[in-house]
Amino acid sequence: MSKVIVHIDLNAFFARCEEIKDPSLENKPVAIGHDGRGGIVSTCSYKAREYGVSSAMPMFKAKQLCPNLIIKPVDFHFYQALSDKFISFIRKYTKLIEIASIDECFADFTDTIKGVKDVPAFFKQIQYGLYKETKLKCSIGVASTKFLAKMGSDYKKPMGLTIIRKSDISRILYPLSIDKMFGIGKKTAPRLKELGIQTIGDLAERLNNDDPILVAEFGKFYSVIKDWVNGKGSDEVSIEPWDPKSIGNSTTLKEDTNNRELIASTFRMLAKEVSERAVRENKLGPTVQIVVKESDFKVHNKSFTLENPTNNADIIFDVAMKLYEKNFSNLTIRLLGVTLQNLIDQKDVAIQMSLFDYQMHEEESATKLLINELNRKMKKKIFMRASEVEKK
DNA sequence: TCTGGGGTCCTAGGACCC
DNA sequence: TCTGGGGTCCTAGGACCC
Repeated sequence: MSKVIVHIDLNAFFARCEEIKDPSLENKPVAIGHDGRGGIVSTCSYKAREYGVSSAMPMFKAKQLCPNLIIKPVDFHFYQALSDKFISFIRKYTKLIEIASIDECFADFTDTIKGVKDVPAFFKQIQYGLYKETKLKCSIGVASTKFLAKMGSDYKKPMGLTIIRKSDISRILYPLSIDKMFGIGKKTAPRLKELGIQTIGDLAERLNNDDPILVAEFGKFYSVIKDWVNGKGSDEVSIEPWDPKSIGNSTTLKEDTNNRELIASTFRMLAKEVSERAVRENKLGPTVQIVVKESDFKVHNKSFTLENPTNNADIIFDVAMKLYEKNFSNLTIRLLGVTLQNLIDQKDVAIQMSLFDYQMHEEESATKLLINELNRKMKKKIFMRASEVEKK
């Protein structure tokens, strides 16, 4: 028995939120995003799209295309509150909900739908119910797998409803351009086109013939994607709450720089933000990663793994700064970022041990602790090398 | 006037262990 | 003095998604 998996996507969500906040914006071209250096369109209203404005477009370009564009900064807290209302509304129908992002979810309606005569009407009713209650517009995809449901919700917007049965796959899915496919992005789509694959149907045919070029191209993803286009694939809706594996913060600087003071103060700010969020989430991480983007947009990462996981702002800052000074101090930089990785729950850390450690070093500064740790690691490495040489 | 910021997952090479 | 292979961890980079 196949399941009834639903994907619900809130249409032009950020823009819709702003229209709900200020109804005078309705039917006007609205874009959400930062209007300044490096600013891009995060989301825009359907009216703005008529001018050619689209997501991820530089704001200056959006303004060129649509001179009367209304630009609003991102109001994340307001959007989150509306997103919560959206999830609460769906929860009236099923508890099996997987929150995929702020504006979309998967839901398992297998039991909910039992005995329902007119399935399309049932989902239309949910769609209009959500609109009545929250003023949010959504598109709904209904299918037997998450992939097909996702493709369904994307098929018709806004306020679309697309039901994809197994027998509909070749009619609905296969004619779509390959770049409409979930999982195929800006890099892979052009490569596939070079291989003569224009549509999802073309891809399905080549996958089903086990084309060795595609086996090499997709690696581990091959069997997953082959299942997807054949109506198989995951139908498991995970109700687990979001559990972050990394917490990061990055910023594009006012102007490109190699000024050490400015870079240090930026790292301090980023480290503080990361630390505060990790503390709020009760998370500790052993690995600190920095990201730098050069003025020519070349991106570099460096990371260092501590012996003890941390969420201390000073330690994060010190590692970040050392990584920067060791690797990138001669670069002209556009963007800086700090990420704490491999997060674990505070409660899972050996509490006794960390308490002991803390008392032992209470009077020492975080910096000292860090330097000690770096030294220990360094000595260990040197010792290991020496013993290797000895062996030989 | 150029091209964000938040994430996840995968790959591939090197170090190291057994 | 010839030269294994399985496994884990760390690191850097890259693709993708919203």
